[in-house]
Amino acid sequence: MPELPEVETIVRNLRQGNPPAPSIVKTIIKSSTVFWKKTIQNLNPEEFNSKVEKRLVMNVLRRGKYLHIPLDEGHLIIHLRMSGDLTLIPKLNKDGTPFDHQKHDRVVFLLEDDWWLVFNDPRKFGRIWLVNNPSEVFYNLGPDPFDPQLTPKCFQTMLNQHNRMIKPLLMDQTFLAGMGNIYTDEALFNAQIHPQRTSDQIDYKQATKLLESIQFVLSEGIRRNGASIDWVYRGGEFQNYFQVYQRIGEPCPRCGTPIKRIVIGQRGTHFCPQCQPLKSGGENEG
DNA sequence: CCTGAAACCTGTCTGC
DNA sequence: TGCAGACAGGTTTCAG
Repeated sequence: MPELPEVETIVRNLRQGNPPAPSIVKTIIKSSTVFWKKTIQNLNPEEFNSKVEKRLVMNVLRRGKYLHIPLDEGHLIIHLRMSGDLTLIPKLNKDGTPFDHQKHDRVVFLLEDDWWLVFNDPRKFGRIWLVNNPSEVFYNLGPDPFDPQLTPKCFQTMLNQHNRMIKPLLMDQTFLAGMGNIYTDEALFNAQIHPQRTSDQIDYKQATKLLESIQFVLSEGIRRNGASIDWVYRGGEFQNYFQVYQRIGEPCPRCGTPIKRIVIGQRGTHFCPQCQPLKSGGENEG
């Protein structure tokens, strides 16, 4: 589930509260339980539990696709990877019985106001760190797509410094932090750039359009509370506004040509072969 | 430096 | 119905 807009949605809900769930800011973590050891990336579960116990949540932030929860001592950092989710569940069910943890709950935190902060993750790819300095996890990340320092000229220079296919480059978190498979396909469609175009041939005009498209699709994703697809539904609506992602064979919203799917870097890739030419001006193969 | 494949995992869907 | 295979919002590591 998690690209930048989905993580941003979760972060906002936890920081501001999402009625009836409260904000977790200024709440004390009473205890934690680890059901899947490997979810904790940098400590063993005993160390993790003892360091988290009685800590005060100071804020809920995002860096790229990471959730960043500063505590009064240390920083909790969470990456949801493919199937992770972070939700608040009341300690008691409506009938007064205690909430039972679910099959895919990997780590749970009991908060002082009797809510569970639950990290649920069917595929077990998600990871949690407890570190003294967030840079221990973030040191390698590229800029945020909304960073005001990231000007079109700067973006073009970054692109031209590499000789790579544009799609995998945009998804490289050391290049740009936050883009995933869905929003990359959508942004490249919006900018009318073929996903296999090489980054060193992107000119200023295209770089400008691409950066605008990235910011546009991410903003739209956030505005719709992210995308909810497959069996994990979290209230997001952006899946109803996809232009190309998972629309194989459907007419391109711009020109009507059937949307095509190819595989790039082991990822399904969706684009319009007419609007996103590989060579300038022409029809092209995938 | 760049690309592709495999690994880490579970669940769903499709086709035979 | 059963079963094999493809596929899924991500990242890391390794081979060529």
